[in-house]
Parts: sequence; structure tokens; C-alpha cells
Amino acid sequence: MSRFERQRQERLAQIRQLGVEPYGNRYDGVEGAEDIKSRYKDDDESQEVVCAGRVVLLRDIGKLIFMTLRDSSGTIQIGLSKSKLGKQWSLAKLVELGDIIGASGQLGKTKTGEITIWVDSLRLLSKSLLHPPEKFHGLADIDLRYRQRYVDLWANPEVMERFKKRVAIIATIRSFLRDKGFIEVETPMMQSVAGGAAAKPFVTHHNSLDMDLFLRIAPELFLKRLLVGGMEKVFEINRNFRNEGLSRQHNPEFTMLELYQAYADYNVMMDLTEELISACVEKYRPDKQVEFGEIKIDYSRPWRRATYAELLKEHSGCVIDDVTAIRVKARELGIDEVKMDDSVVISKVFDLVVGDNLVNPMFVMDYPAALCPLTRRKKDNPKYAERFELYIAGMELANAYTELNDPAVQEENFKIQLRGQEESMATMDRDFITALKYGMPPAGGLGIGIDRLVMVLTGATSIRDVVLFPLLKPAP
RNA sequence: GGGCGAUUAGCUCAGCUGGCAGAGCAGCUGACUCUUAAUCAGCCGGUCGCAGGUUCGAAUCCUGCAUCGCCCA
Repeated sequence: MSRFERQRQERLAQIRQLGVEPYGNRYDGVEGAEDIKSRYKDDDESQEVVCAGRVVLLRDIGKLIFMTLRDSSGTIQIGLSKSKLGKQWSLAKLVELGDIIGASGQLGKTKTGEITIWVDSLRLLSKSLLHPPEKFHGLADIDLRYRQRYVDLWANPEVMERFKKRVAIIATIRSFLRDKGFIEVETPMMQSVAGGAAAKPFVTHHNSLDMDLFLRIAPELFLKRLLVGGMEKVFEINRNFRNEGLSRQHNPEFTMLELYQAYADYNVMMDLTEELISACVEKYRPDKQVEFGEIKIDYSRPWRRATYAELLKEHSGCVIDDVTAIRVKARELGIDEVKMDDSVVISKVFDLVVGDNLVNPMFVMDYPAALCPLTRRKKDNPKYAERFELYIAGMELANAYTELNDPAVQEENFKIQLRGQEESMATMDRDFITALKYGMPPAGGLGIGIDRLVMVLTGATSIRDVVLFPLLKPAP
């Protein structure tokens, strides 16, 4: 135990000696700090208010103490004077930084004009036994901030603001989709076949059935079953799990919006995507500009739409059908392409040459069909699939396509995809094929990475700054 | 997995080519009824990440390890 902790334990004992319980109970009538401040009217010092929060600043000037309390809305100053508090003065003198207190009193202003609650009754709601981080710099150690988010949230106010914004963005998306007639569903997180994307799943085990289950890598195949079932506009916002490395754009569990609309196609999805994200921009970034690290994202509409082949030509000079030239380019970029399939080489070159450079929102359309096993091919050119990805700030924000609803083609694509994979992974979702055989309406489908969306709307360059508790190695 | 960087007081950080371990904040004591990162005076606080090595002498140089971060795969 550090000496600070011992000192706080002693303080705790002193408080108990005063007959005060240091861990309070229900405290009624509390209003948000910012609400209280906005209620203040000049020359009216008659309002009685109640607030509660953590003591984040403390200025003791003898017989008068000023404290700054922080709650989820912001901060407010309270003033405690010996003359006004009477018997509670000795308790006031024992309050330390980090304690959670409640206070009621008259709303007024100081001589210097700061709105202040002149406290007539004080309540200790929770004694803090660990000293808080340094008051000016807050908690700066990056690793500690993620590990002790419960400290980060009040020590660094902008963190609270960002997470409140995340909540609000998700609420905006839900109401936008409900207004358009989509219904929200929940599909299995634990699946016996992990399908709907190309990624390594996490494995878990069901004891009484004695069978392995996979945490889902995507909800896609279940949401499409719902299209077969007759739900025509359906969406899910929930977690996906992918067993891959961590980076500033990847957390093993991440939140994804997936939606499906019967009788639509990828062009409808493109309009919907632009409209949906723009609704969020309107609400949280009315000037349509977001600083993102070194770069600035401009959300002004309309967003450019270009085909995969056009962009490849534009940024690399290579024609997409000229595989030899693309392989030369790949080697220039340091890609070890010898054993790779043509389609894989093209996609690696594309990611490096094009993807990273797309700062403003850009729809990349018509991917090589080999990369899109769940997608309908273009009628006039079956080498390409009716799929687009939305890029913002060099990241893939959204992925959408005209859904493949021909069971025979789907089964064939699955077989090709499974070829060469390890035995344990190579499981065909036969039930999904059966569902398609009953008939799935033609449909457009869309996925949006919610964490990344929050990043590009709030200017956070690491996914860890928009996930409350990002995955970390256990503390040493 | 590779490269670069970091690790010093509870927190935020200085510490140059090797020579007695430093500051601010926090804490403790005292003063102060209008402070705003309050101020003023005094005091306390260290296994310099760990383990070796070089040296008369290592926070500093070398090697290895650990943890974290950034970049790359």
C-alpha cells in the first residue's frame, strides 16, 4: 500500500469518527451540472439546487473552500463556507480530490462571475481511497488509459464527450433506419459454421452438447435467411469477432451494422449509405469537415463513385486485365506475389496504391468477381461483381452488394472458396443453401463498421479511442 | 515476426559528452471567506523497469530480458 493510500485510509477513519458514513446511499433531486448552470438567471439568487459528482479540483482558502465537481454532463463549482455549513464544516475540510459528494444550496455567482452553488448541506457519497491522476495533464499513459477507462473517463473530459457522441451516432442510425421501415433483429453470436466473411473465427465449446462453436465473424448468412423468411427490410447492429491481430483499425471484437433490403440492389445501397452517413454528419459535423490526424476529411456531397478498374488505372497506371503488368507493379511495391492467385495480387496492389489514398468519401464499385463469393455478378460483364466499398480516410467504412440469390451459383462459389483451406475450416453452410433453394428475394445488402464510422466522425485515429474497453493483454 | 522509441517520486516530466537523484502537480504542517491548474512559507516522498557487463565511479555506455507505444508484415 502506498503512503497515499494509507493517508486516505486514515482520512476515512477520521470521517467515521465524525459519525459520517463515507459510502452514502440514495441522494434525491440531483440535476446535471450543465443543466444547473444554464438555469442561472442574473440577479436571482433564490434557486435551491442539488448536484452530485466527483471532486476534480479543490481550492481551500481557509474558512472558504471552492470545489469543482464533475458529473456526466460537465462541471460546476461549489462554494463551502464555514459560516454557512456550521456543523458540517469539519466534514468539508476532510473532503479530498477524487471523492464523490452531493451538495445542495443556493445557485449564485462569485465576485468574478462564475456560477457557483453556495452549499448549505453536504453529503459524502463515496470516499476515494486512491489518489487521482495529476489534475492538469490528466491520465496520459496510453496503456493505463485503456486499462483504467473508469479513470480516463473523468480525468480526461474529451474522452467522455467522444463516447457520448458514439452513443448518439448509433441512436441516429437506428432512428434513421426505423423511419425507413427497417426492423432490427438479433441473430446468433455463436454459430456452428462461421460464415459470411473471410476471417479466422474464435472457437468456443458447448459442454452439454459437446460441440465446438464459433463466435460469429458476420451475421450475413442469418440475416439473409430472414429475407427468405419474409422480413423485407431488416438490420442488426451488433458485435462481430475476428481472430486477427490488433492495430489502430482493428479490434478483435467490433461493432457492425448490417442491413438487407428486398428488391433492391447495390445502387440503392449506395444511395442509402450516402444518406445515412450524411445524416450523422449533418447532426454532429454540420460544417462537413473533420480533422483526422494529419488529414482533413471533406464530407460535402455528392460523393465520388468510381469503378475498381478505373481507380486502379488512375493510381497505378495498370489496366486491370493486364495481370503481367500488375504483377510487376506488385513486385515494385515489395509484395511477394509469386504464389498468389491473380485476384489476390490485384487486391493487394489496389489496397496499397488506391485504398490508402482515398481520404474523402469515395464509393469503389464493381470488384473482381473472384473476391466476392456472395455477390451477384454484373449482367453485362460477369468478371465483375455488383459490389461497392465506401472508403473514408483510407479505411474501408462500408461494404455492400447485390446479393446472390441463385442457390446453384452460391453452392459453387462456396466450394471454390473452401478449396485449399484447412479441414477444420472447410465447412459448407448447407442449411444456407437450403434456405436459398426455397427462394430468397433479390436484395441489396450493406455493412458499415460502426467503430470506424465513429472514428471518422470524431477524428479519433485509433479504434481504441472509440471502444470503451479495447482488448489488451492482461496486466503484467 | 521486423524496425524505431519509451520505462526516473502517486501523477506529468527534466536529467547533455559517465561524477552527490531533480522540477511541477499531488501529499503533510502552517497562513488565508471570492478561488479558477488559487497563492505564500516549510516539509515528506526514489530498488532510476529487471538481470548481467564495462568502469575508480553507471539513471547515463554495452548485452540480454520484460512491459508499453508508433510504424511495417
